[in-house]
Amino acid sequence: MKIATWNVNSVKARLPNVLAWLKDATPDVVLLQETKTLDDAFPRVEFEDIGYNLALHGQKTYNGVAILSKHPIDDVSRGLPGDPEDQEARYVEAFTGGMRVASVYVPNGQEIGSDKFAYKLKFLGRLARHTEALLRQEEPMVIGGDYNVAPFDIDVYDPAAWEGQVLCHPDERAALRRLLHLGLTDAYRAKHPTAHRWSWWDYRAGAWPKDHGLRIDHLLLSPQAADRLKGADIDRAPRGAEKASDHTPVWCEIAL
DNA sequence: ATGGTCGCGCTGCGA
Repeated sequence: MKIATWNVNSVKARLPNVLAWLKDATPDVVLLQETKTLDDAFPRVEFEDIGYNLALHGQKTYNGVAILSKHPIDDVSRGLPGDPEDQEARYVEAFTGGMRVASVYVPNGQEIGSDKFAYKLKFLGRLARHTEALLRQEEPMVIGGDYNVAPFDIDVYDPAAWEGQVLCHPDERAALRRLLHLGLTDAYRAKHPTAHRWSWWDYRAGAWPKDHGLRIDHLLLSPQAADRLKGADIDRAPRGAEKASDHTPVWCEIAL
């Protein structure tokens, strides 16, 4: 099972890029974030034509997450438990191909001390509580997505410049670690313990040509998935394409 | 350099 996560920054604007990558990389399951479209307007047929089933949780203009799978998709649930007031489409979960999978788009947080940063920390706390419940099922599981947190300085091109900034702040790193400490494995880091590789490069200031990136997109595995982890990598090629997303796909291979 | 560039959708917001 090859499982990928990709923040596409609008599935409609990115459709040719995403279809080209799927044909090339042939993942079994793809977790998308920032689809930025209502489910009715999602380009379903284009994905179904190349063999993917879909589970969508969309929203107009902002956010939006999706699961694509070459296997039948069952048991879909939309929205992260823990806050009935939360209307943002940032979490979808399902069972497919013998695994539990979830696509998550953690809030960016915008600015330290802002309401949005508080929402980010609360969201990560809710994700940890929900993950705790999921882990009790003792299934192979992948919770993948744009976590908007670079876990350690090794995940940042210039740690000194980013110290204390959003995506690197100690409070959000601690919140991400509380999630990891439940027993999840960061698939890319497990396979590349010392690599300095990024999954996101800002559109601004020539970050991509200068390789000024951060690793903020992660595939987090339950023990039952981690025990079967065969490989993981970041595919940088899509970031260099015409009309690229500011994120690039991260994938892992699990031998079920 | 206190900016830069995208996407959405029509004005500025979110990232």
